[in-house]
Amino acid sequence: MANTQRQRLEAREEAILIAATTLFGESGVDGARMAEIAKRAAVAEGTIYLYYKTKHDLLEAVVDRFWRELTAGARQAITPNETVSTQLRELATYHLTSLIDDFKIVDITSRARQWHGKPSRELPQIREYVRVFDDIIQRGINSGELDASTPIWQIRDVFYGTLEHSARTLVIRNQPIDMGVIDNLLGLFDQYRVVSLNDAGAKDSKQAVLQALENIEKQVSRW
Amino acid sequence: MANTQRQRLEAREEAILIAATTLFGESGVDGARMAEIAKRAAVAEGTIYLYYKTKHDLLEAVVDRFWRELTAGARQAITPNETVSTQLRELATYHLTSLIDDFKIVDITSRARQWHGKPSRELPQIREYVRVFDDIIQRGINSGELDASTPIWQIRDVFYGTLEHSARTLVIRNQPIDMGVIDNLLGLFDQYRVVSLNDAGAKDSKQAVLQALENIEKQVSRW
DNA sequence: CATAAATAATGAGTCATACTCAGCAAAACT
DNA sequence: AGTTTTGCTGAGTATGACTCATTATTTATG
Repeated sequence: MANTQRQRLEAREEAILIAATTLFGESGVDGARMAEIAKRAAVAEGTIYLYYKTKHDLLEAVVDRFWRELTAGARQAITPNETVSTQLRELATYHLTSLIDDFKIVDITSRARQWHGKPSRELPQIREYVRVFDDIIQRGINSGELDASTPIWQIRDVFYGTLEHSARTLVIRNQPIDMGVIDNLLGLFDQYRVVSLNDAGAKDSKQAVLQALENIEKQVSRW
Repeated sequence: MANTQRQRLEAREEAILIAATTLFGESGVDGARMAEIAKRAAVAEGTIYLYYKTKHDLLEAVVDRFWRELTAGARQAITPNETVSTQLRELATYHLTSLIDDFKIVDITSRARQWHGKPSRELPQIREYVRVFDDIIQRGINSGELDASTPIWQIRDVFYGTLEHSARTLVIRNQPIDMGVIDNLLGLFDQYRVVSLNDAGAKDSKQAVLQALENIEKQVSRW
C-alpha cells in the first residue's frame, strides 16, 4: 500500500501545482492568494507549505513545469529526418504559437528569475528547452548545410529573441498570430546557409554565378 | 515665491523617484520597502503616497523615467547625416550597452507591465523609444536604401528582440559584452537592403550579375 | 503684520496576506 | 490493539503596503 500512499502525495502536489498555474494565469502572481490556491486544490492553506517552501518556490515549480512540457511538445513537433530549414520552421511555428497561447505563463516566467535583489538566475528548464534549437543547428553544421563561423548562441539569440519579442507585441496589441514573422526570420537565416562560392568558383565559375543568382532570386522572390 | 515652492515640490518628487530607482535596483521590487525608500528620500512614508498612489504607481514612474532617458540618449548617440547602416550600428551598440549596464531596471520593466491578472499593458515610453529605430528604417526606405516589402514591425522585432535576448543571456551568465552580437545582427539586416536585380537586369544584365556577385561576396567575406 | 484659509507633511495605526506551529488525524509498523 | 511515524489543519503571527487624524508650513487677505 506504500505505492498508493505515494501516489496520493503526488496527486496532492500535482493538484496544488495545477491550481497555482491556473490562478497565476488568471490573477497574476501578486493577485493570486495562497488561500485561493489552497481552496482550489482542496487542501488547507498550511498544506501548500508542506510541498512548497514559499509562494516564490511554488511559482518556480509552475514555471519549471511549463517549460518542461514545452520542451516535450517541441521535440514532438519536429519531424525527425527533415531538412534543417523545415525543422527550424516547425520549431519556430510551435514556439510562436505556444508563446501566444500561454502568454500569461510566459509573462510570469520573468518573476521566477527574480528573487529580491539577487541577480536574475538562469532557469535550468529553459536551458533545456533551448537545446532543442541547438540540436537542429548542430545537425545542420555537421551535415555541412550551415556555416559554422557564427557562434550558435548568437543565432539562438536571434531566433528566440525575435520570436519572444514578436509574441509579446502581438499579444499586447491584441493582434492575431502572424506567420509572416516566421517567414521573415527564416529568410534571414538563409545567410547562415553555406554558399560555397569559393569552392564552386574554383571548379566552375559559370556555375557559381548561376548558383549565386539562384540564391538571390530566392531572396528576391520572397519580397 | 510661488515658483520656489513649486520647485521644492518637484525636488521632493524627484528625490522619491531617485531613491526608488536605486532601491528597486538593489533589492528588486519585492525586496524594496516603502519605508526604506522614504528614509532615503528623507520624507515620511506617508509623503510618498501624496506623489504616487501605490507602490506599483511608483514603479511605473521609475520605469517610465528610465526609458525616457534612454530615448534621449539614443537620439544623442546617432550621427545625423550618416548612412542607415552606420546609424543602426550606433543604435544597436548604444542599446546593447545600456541594457547591460542598467539590466536591473530593464529586468524590472516587465513588472510595470503586469498589474494583477490584467493583460500586460504596452508602456507608452517604450513605444516612444522604439520610434528611434523606426525613424532610421523609414529614412532608409525613403532614400531607397532599404526594401519596403518587409513590414517595419517585423524588422523591429528582430532588432530589439535579438538585442534584449542577448543582453539577458550575457548578464545572466556573467559574460562580458560581446560586440559580435551586433556584427551578426547587422549582417542579417543586409537582406533588407535593396538589391535591384529586376531593374538592373532590365537595363543591363551583365551589370546585374556583377552587382549580385558583389553582394554575395560581401556576405561571404563576413564569414 | 496678524490672522485666516489652504495646502503639504507626518507617522502611528489599520488591514491584508504570506507564512508558522501546536494540535489532531491517518497510516504504518510491531 | 497499541505505538510510532507521517501528514494535515486552520487559527494565530509577522510583515509591510497603505490610511488618515493631526500638525506644520505656505499663501491669501485686510
